[in-house]
Amino acid sequence: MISSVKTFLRVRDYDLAATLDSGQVFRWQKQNDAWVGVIGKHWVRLTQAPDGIRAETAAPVENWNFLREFLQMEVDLAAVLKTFPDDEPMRAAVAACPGLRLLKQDPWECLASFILSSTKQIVQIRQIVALLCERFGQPINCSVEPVARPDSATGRTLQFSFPSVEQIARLTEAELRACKMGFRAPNLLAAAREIAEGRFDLERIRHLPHAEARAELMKLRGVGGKIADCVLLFAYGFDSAFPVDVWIERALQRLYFPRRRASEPRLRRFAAKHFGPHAGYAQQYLFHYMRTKLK
DNA sequence: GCCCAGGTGAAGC
DNA sequence: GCTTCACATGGG
Repeated sequence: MISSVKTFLRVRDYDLAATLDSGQVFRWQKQNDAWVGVIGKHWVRLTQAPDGIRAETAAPVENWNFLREFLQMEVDLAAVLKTFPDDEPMRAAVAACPGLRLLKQDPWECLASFILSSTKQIVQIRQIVALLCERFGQPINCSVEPVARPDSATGRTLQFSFPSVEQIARLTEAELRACKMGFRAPNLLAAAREIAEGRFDLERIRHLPHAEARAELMKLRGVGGKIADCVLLFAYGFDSAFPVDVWIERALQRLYFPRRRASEPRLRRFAAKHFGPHAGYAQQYLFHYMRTKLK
């Protein structure tokens, strides 16, 4: 097989910008027309094309499956959309962003990121994760071509891998708090140590039924139902997981119960029944719709 | 200063 | 079950 630093992935109905900027991942940055990020040890630059996605890496790649997997290119989006409830809010949410997709992330990076997400704005989650990676991740080869203009504010041109379980497990709570994560620091540290010391198995989650996988994740301190649902949906591919955060709660209240106030547990029960086998996709459409169009 | 942020866990009814 | 509150930190 021929190694390459560039490839073209043919795909329809894929809105790269919306997908990478919809609160699933926190490390991707827009640079001119492109999106730059790190997948495992790969520095990657992606560009939207009319009939697909152009991809470029720093180091030669023999097998692009890691990228196809991350982007979930094989998902038949039209088939997923057909399973959504046929109601006005869902039609509007899909119409607002027809190519929005779900990614498939590394479980540790996803779990760690969402442990850091509680009561933080998305921009702040990005800041915390960026600090964590700069300080404790491995530098990554990203010398595709000379950088025209390095970030003048920081002088930064380097990119870093997401710190491994073992790297985090070795740190102190103070080192983590220095990344501005506040009360979330002990939760991240405890999770890393549970996993590093073999008391918690991230791989096992993948093979459990949905409800058991959720209960297992919730054994970790700082992981409640919402964060567990995010990890199940964004890293393990449990399509029926339906994270209910403040935005989704607001969207459900406004779009489905406009007249009377519904309690959060009530909204959760409604969602579990209403949105079908790919409820997680429906959730992502509602989330993005709410954040970009409804306020 | 105030309020809120892709929440959680503990404590109260 | 449902509601209320503290928990760090930064942006608007």
